[in-house]
Formats: sequence, structure tokens, C-alpha cells
Amino acid sequence: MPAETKVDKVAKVEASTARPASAPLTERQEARRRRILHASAQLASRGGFDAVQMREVAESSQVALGTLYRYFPSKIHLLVATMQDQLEHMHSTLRKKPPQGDTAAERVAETLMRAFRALQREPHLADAMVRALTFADRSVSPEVDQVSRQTTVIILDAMGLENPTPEQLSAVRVIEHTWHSALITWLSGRASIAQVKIDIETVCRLIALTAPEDRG
Amino acid sequence: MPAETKVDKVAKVEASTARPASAPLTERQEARRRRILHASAQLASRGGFDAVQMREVAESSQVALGTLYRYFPSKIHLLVATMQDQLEHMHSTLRKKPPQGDTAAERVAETLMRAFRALQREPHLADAMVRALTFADRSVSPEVDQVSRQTTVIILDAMGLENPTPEQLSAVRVIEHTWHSALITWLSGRASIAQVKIDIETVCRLIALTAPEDRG
DNA sequence: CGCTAATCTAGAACAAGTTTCAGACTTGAT
DNA sequence: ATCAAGTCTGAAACTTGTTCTAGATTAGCG
Repeated sequence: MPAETKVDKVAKVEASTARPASAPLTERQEARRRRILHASAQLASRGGFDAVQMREVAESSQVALGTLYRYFPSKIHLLVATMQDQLEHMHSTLRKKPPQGDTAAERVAETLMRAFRALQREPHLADAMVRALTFADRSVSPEVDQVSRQTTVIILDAMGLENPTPEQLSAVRVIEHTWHSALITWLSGRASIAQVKIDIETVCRLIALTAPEDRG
Repeated sequence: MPAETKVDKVAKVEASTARPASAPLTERQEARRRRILHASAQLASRGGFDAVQMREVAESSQVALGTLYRYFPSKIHLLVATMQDQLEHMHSTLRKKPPQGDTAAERVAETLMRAFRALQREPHLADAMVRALTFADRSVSPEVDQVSRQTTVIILDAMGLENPTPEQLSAVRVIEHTWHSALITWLSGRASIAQVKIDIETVCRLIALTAPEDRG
């Protein structure tokens, strides 16, 4: 079959997602990229990390294996990108219904538990994304860093801070560490959901130790 | 060559390491096990996770590939076992020179930083062990749990507690989460050594929030 | 010692991530 | 419309973790 028909028009999409337009994608390339991410998330939702097989992703997204690798240089890159994608969803969802707690600690804990419940709905997808994230080596640092920054923003949003102090930023770092690691222990069946909740609540108390709430 | 000579004597070794004697190993089996773990650590020290290739481990330890898999059912199992091994070293080293800080929080932070410096001496080995630990799926849960328990003991030792309160145990859990996750960010080049130090010190303050020091 | 079950070995075979390549298709500029 | 450069495709090849097999060796026991 011909790889693609001649017909092709419409303006560029300029995706809302902050993709550093290092090489602006054509519309069809953007479409391919989306198809790939969609296939990745779909396969991951079924069987987790192992079920995301590059040949299958390629087939599901109607793209040659070589093309898949051109878009995402490794399975880990692909899954981390999938996570970026999901995080954006999550963030915009959270923005619509901000947490209601009285203290920053409560709001952060509530936000993380809400995110956690979302992950519980697709545990296999969570497995694939989190495993990829923690298994990533240096070659994926920029992408993993991006995920980390996005997570930081979500937590700071929950705290309601615009000018966090260095101490508060340290607390946020530790909260993120705990969040990731607690997720891993849950995913690998070594901690219950209740235990994860306790861990999150415990670490959020750190916030109370930092400078008083400062809304800019 | 004959697989092994007839000569074989001496008593059972009953390894000091708490191996659940589900199937007591003969002396030569114990020796094979040690050779394998040694080869694993050696290869890991060179090139990290990727350098630990099962065929190479088998060759280095003079064991057939199938035998290697009989002893350790996967590369992850092998590396987690390698970590157990190293942790025991670490623990006995730490026992000899307990930390000197005045507060529990200080002692824990000092202990973890000491462990961290030990890891820095063999960053590739650290990479292999930590990546295996966080990548492990459910089939490795018992072994990973064992590592986790061992880490808990080390931290409780540093705190000087024999009867920790539930709150203190929660704090210890969060400290472990932070420790693992901070290690990962350091190994993947996304955080500096200084940053890891700050994170550890930050989380150790959680201890101060728990019940007053209780020496049993 | 002689037997049987378990273990070990060498090596082939299989699975999935990754790389490579020749040729077809698109794109952008002229 | 046409050409050069870049992209995509299909398929094969390569790598490394894992499994399997047949035969040799060893361990435990009578």
C-alpha cells in the first residue's frame, strides 16, 4: 500500500503540551506521535510494562518499527513520554477542582491521594509508567526531569504558594521522593493502599515545619 | 573436563547470612553461590546494571548458564541478592563505629550519609543494585522486602530505639522512601551529592516530630 | 560398592529491545 | 512541476535475558 495519500492540508497544530519545538512537527507527524502515545497507554493499561512491546506499539499505531524508534529512542523514552502526557491530563483535572483542606499539608496530601486514586483505576498503566521512570538512565534525564518539574508544580499549586522558601522546596522534594517510592512499593505489592496513605500523610507533616504559609 | 572431582569433605558452613535454610546447600553449592555473587558485584562495579550480563556472570563464576538461573531465577534476583550481601557488610561496618550525633535525627542522617559515601566509592555497583531494586516486580518481593527490613534495622539502630512507636516507624518508612528515591536521582545524574545530603537531612527532621526518644 | 534422584554442563533455541538497510514516499525550495 | 534532502516502510539482523534439552556428574542411601 502507498505509505500515505497525496491529500494533506490544514494548519499546524502547535500542540498545547510544552514540547520544545526543536523540530516543529508537521501535522501528520504530530498525528503519528499521538497514535504512538495512545497505543502505548492502551497496551500499558492492559498488561503493564511488559505488555508494551515495541513491535506491538508500532503495529497498533500503524507505524514502522524504525519510525517508532525515531520518535522515541527507547521503550523507556516512550513510557516516560506517556507519563508526561498523563501528568498533563492530571494537572488540568486537578486545576478544575482544587483541594479543600485548611492547611497546606492537608491540601497536598489530598491532592496526592487524589492522584493515587486515579492511578489505582489503571494500575497496569501506573506500573508501566513508574517502572520506566525509576529505571530510566542518564540518557532519559531531560524527560524524567520534566516529569519531576511537573510534579513539583502540582504540589506547589496544592500548597497555594507562589514564592516558596528554600525550606519549602526541600520539603517538596522529599514529598516527591516519598511519593515515587511509595508508589513503587504499592505497585510491587509490598505495601497496601492504606500504607501508602499513611506514608503520604506522614511526609506531608514536613510542610508544617517550614516557614508559615506565604501566599506571595 | 570432569565437572567436579570426587574429593569433598568438611562440615556444612551454615552461612552467617540469614538464608532461610529451605534447602541447605552443600559446601560446593555454597561456594558456587559465592562465586556467582562475587562475579556479579565485580561486573557491576565496572559498568553498572548493563555490564552484568548473565552469560558473563556464568563464565566468570565458572558455572553453566542454566546453573546460574537455578541459583538466581533472574538478573533482578541476582542483583537484589548482591545488594543483600553488600548491605550485610555495611551493617556490620556501621555496628563497629556507631554514629555520634546528639539527636536521633542527627545520627540517622550521619548513618545514611556514611552509607551514601560508601556507595559513591562504587557508583556503578550502586547503580546496578538500586536499579534492580526499584525495577523488581512482584516475583522478587520477598527478597526486596528483606532488603527493606535490613535497611529499617540499620536506621532504627542509628536512632538507638528498641521499642519504636508507630509514629516513629512511619517516619522511618518515609526516610527509607526518601533514601531510595534520592539515590535514584543521584545515580541518574539529576541531583548532586549536595542535594542528596540536603534531602536526607530534611527528611530526618521528621524524627523530631515523633514521640521523645525512648530507649526501651 | 552400586543405584537413583538431583544437580550440573554445554549448547541450542526463543523472546523482545534495538539497529540497520534498501527502497518508496514527502517535503520544501526552486 | 521538479529535484534534493529528509522521512517512512518492511524486513532482516543483532543483542542479551530466559528457557529447554540431552547427556555427564554428584549426592545420598542401602
